[in-house]
Amino acid sequence: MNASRTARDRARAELTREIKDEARRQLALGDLSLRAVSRSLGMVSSALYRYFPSRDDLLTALIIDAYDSLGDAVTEADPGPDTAARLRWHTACGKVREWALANRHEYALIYGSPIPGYQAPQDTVLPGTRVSLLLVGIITDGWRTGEMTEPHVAHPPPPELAAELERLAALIELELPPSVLARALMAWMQLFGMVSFELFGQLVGVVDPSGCFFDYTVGQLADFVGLPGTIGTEQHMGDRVVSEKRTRNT
Amino acid sequence: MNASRTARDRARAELTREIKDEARRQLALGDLSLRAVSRSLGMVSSALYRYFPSRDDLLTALIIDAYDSLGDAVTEADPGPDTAARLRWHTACGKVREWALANRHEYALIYGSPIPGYQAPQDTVLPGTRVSLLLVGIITDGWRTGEMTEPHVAHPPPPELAAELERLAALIELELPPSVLARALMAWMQLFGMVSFELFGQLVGVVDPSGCFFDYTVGQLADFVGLPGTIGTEQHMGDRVVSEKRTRNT
DNA sequence: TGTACATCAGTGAACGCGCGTTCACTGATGTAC
DNA sequence: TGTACATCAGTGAACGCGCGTTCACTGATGTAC
Repeated sequence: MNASRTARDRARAELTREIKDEARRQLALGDLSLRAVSRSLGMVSSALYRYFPSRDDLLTALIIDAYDSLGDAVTEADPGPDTAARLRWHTACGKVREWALANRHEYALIYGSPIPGYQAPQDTVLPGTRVSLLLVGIITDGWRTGEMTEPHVAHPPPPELAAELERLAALIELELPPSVLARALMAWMQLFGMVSFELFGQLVGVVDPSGCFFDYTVGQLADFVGLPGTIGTEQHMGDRVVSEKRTRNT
Repeated sequence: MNASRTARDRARAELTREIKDEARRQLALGDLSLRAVSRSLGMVSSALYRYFPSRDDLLTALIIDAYDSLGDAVTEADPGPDTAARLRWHTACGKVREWALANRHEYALIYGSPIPGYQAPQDTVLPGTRVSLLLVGIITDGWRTGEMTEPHVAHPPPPELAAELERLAALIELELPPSVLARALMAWMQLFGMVSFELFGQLVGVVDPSGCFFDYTVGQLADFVGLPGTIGTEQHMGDRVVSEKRTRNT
């Protein structure tokens, strides 16, 4: 009646974990190879088939794990709805980047180019939404508590897009006006676009190391979606404008 | 004394092109394999080594070609500095997406996850900067001609980042104040982040098909960096606000 | 214009390696009575 | 508590396939005199 009853069950769970761990290590060195994994674990390659029916299934497990690992990291770091949304936003974005830098290959697995010949099954979809929902949720919380005001939007979404966004808002059960949801989605893409650019080497020689730029962008995104305030190293308009002009004319 | 003198030279040029074309086709089906390429061309696999000293060199050639193909597409579509910067921006962004959708695997080759075991040589760097420089150039042109005004920036870049941005501006010889350059870089990342998300399947079930959202975002980016105006389907603030509120309460 | 030599493209065999997956099997662990 | 049977983990050999790269070679194309 135990959670993991027999010795067999426990051994199985442990080995499954060891296989995935080793597979993650292999992934970092290049392609994922079942034979290489089994070799590292000191088993014969066919033994792996007691644990995963095929290479693709192992891949799927790794993908789900990666989504969950990222989801856990960000969720655990989130101070929750009692904290100012802007601070939560900064925390969450920072965690996403931190996790990505610490787990480059797992990040590539879930946010990189699709793997040729591999079709992700349905099971990966739900875990894949966790971080994104959390991020949008933070913005929604800011909106709901009223600490956030609808940002000044020079061009509101055209009717067609607005309708699509309303559908999406209903689907994920978040009450955000189209113009704000649109900006939330943009912020979401910007965040991952930036992380991907950094990890995939597109920022070398541009803004690299990019921590400073990253933090600044996250703040700009907070402004953009309408999360008010100023946190940490962010400076408010004022004397900076002067010094900026000064350096400009040097 | 011709450009391509002997028959041998012409044959060589043509076959080099055919090899690359076939390699591009192979790439779309999965991994790039020299043997598969040579098979398709009806040659023996070792014959390829007369044209490319190794698989990696062929890859490099494909990468450079991809950058150039994208660069050409966007450059050719650009109406040039006499046209309003906002329109140029829309055109360029639209072309980037269009090219990416039409050349998914080549896009993945240059903006996707790094290829395990492959190190891009120096030759790929310059072609890789073309689109990005064009995009930032459009913004700079808007800035220089004065049609653009420094956008309202609640939080200017902190000194450390501002200094980094000044260095970058000097490096690419563009005169943009740090706060604007920062936003230009963000817009750049947003653009490619969005295209990558669409191509890599992250938008399925969110905003997909995403043409509508894409166009809207490009407009928002134009506003964000400070390119003034309204083009095409963009609507200005006004009656839309009312109708948006209406649909919201339905 | 013709000959001698050098250059180069393409061949075919081989090297040495990798991979995912299947299958009949042995022997240990678990279960029902 | 002990025995009979079922379940399952891991083995080892094999199938059938792929790959990049090398090397000595033939025969065609180009070049210099």
